[in-house]
Amino acid sequence: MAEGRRGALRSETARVSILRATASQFAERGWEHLSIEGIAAEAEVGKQTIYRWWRSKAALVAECLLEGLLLPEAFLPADTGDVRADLTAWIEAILRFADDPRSAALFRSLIAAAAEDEDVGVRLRDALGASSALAARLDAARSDGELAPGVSIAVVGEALVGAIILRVIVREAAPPELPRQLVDVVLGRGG
Amino acid sequence: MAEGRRGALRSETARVSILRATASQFAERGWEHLSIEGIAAEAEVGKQTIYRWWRSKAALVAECLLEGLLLPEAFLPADTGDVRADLTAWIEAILRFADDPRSAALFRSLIAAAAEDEDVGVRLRDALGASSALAARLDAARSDGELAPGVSIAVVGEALVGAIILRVIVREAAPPELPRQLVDVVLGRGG
Amino acid sequence: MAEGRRGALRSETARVSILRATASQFAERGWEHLSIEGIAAEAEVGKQTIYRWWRSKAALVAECLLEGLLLPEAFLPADTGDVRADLTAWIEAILRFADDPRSAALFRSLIAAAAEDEDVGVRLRDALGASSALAARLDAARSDGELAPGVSIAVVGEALVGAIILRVIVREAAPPELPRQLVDVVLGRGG
Amino acid sequence: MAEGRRGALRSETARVSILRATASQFAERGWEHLSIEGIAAEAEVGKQTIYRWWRSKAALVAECLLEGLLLPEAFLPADTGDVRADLTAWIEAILRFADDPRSAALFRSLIAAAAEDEDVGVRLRDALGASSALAARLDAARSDGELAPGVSIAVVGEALVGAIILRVIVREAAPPELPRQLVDVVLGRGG
DNA sequence: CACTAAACGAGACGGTACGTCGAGTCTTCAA
DNA sequence: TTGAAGACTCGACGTACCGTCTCGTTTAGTG
Repeated sequence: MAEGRRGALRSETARVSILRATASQFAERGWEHLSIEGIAAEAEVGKQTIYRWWRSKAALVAECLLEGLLLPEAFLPADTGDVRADLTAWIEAILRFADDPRSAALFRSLIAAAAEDEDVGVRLRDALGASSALAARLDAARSDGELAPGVSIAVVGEALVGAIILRVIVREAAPPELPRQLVDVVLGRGG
Repeated sequence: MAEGRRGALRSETARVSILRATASQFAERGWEHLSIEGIAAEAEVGKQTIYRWWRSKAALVAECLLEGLLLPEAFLPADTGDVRADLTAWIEAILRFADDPRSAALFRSLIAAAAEDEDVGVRLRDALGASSALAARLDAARSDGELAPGVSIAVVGEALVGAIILRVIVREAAPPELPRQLVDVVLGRGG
Repeated sequence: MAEGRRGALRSETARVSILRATASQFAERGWEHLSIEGIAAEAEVGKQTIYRWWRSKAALVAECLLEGLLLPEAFLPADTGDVRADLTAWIEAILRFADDPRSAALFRSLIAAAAEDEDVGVRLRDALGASSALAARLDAARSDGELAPGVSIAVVGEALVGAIILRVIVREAAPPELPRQLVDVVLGRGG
Repeated sequence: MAEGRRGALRSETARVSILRATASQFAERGWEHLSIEGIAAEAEVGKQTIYRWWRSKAALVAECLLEGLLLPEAFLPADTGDVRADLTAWIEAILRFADDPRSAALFRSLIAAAAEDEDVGVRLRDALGASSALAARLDAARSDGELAPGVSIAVVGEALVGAIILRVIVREAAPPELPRQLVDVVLGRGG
């Protein structure tokens, strides 16, 4: 039982204000100009307190993603029974978010961070719903017979998320018909 | 003409050795740890000579991409008459390249750079053949009736390239059947 | 005759505008921040034209001193027959000049330059009249019997000029009675 | 009291090795080529540690002077009861020091530094004994009736130190009789 | 009157040093 | 023992000048 732990416990206040400061600085300065020093200053915390609990700024960002401090909502596809409509709406939601310059910059920063750190990559994919939620929706679609039996559900998700990420990277504004077209591409033209 | 240009001309030697050094350092250290100082040292060039002609390290990387110093070949899809086979082979080529840890790291670094700089993003997409070459191949496929008439060619390309990029970001090894599956997803299951 | 000189002659325009620019920059920025680049820019001259004719910025300053572009007049002691009065007036003139902050700064810069370059040192001493003019005046004084026969004229001059230079270096404002006191010290208290 | 000081204290080790390196580099390279970078390298210290505690290289030199790291001894005039002999010996000591080319160069560098920075000027004057020690000796002389009552003691000191400085600036070797002559000039020919 | 050759303005080049920012580590003091 | 404050070494930033080296243009003799 509890081998006689002594001294102060980890300060939850510090932890929270560090993550908040990370999110705020990340949004403000982007991944490349994110600095531990700046985070420590904004969080009114010593640098060592950060280094004690996180191994890198990537770890901070990954935890922020996990806590939902960076992406406003967890972009979840709805299930109205109409796959095409649900997917289209889901894509539209993400693209709408990426349309605002500040959000787009944040998004790109996330991609940069993800490209440089595995954890961030996984968290980002999850946050975009590419794994569980989207897969579940597509699975439901297959059960309803709305999806061809041979195609891989995971691959469909990747193609959708990947296409969106590519748009964001290249900074090309998405035309209004893009969501519809994307759905057409991965589900086939039918409908 | 002759708008009265005076003074020594730009040194091609310096330009080339700077780009070479950039490519070498980029491959060796990655985007995040790429430094102008390191490039200048390897190129045996004054830093000012770099700052005189490029506004940032992103510009250097973009020019390297343009000159084909970073991606070994321009990943062009062949045209054997069989779209599915051609696309599958093209995807396989890219994934094979991304399979080697060093190449994968380089690839991720490129994505990070692209996420932080528009020019790099555009050049990267071009280098992956997502624009012209791939579009041309898909166009040919449509003429041959191998492609459903409604789907957008550009969007198909984006879905493919995006899916690959996502794999690389997340560091998930691609199973051998992935290329086939991706083609199935975007072209439909038929055959 | 002459060994067949060919090509354009040295441009007097360039020479003059370089020296003028040197004097202006020297007064404005001081010895330490004087730069060949700045001089070339102000003189609207290529750097090479400077390096062709002067070996260093010290040489430029020395030539400026020689041409009287830095010290407004060549502080010459008058000869009214009264050595004490003449020397006092001469010291007062120099101290008055050094009283203005800009002149004092210029003076200090000259001392710095002189300490770092022999030529500048010699020219500066000459410009202060420490050699010929002052010596001549003291010589006259000795002939008139106003100076003790044993003391070295050169040494008297050095003591006077040295004391003034020291004041300027240390930035101590000279009290009004200083000139008189200095004369007392080197000529003895008598009258 | 205890005004709540937190964080590590200033490292005395660093302070000392920086001053030592400053003195060594100053002697080796002179004032003009003295560089913060060089000092930091020799002291094995980060540049920031220098900038944190000193505002300029002049401040470093001033502190070196204060700590006696630049001028080997504090050139103090002795008091044997014979002013002329004491002053002559004191001047000889300084001139002997300035006779060695390396010392002379160091001396000139000090003058250059003093001309460009007030603090260095004051410290240099003090180090030469021109203020307290010399004044005390002259004061004693006056009490003994060896000094004319009217002359200013401070001015005598300035004349002596100034004359020496001038010699050094102009790089004129001092003849053996100079100390004697200087004393004659400021104390009168008597004796 | 061409032809050479020097001097000129402009400015690119390889470098050194600047003064600043931030990284990650270590030390001191308070709670 | 944690946490704030902050000093430490180190690496890189982007800028200013250094002194050298092309460039084309202008200016003088020389053949």
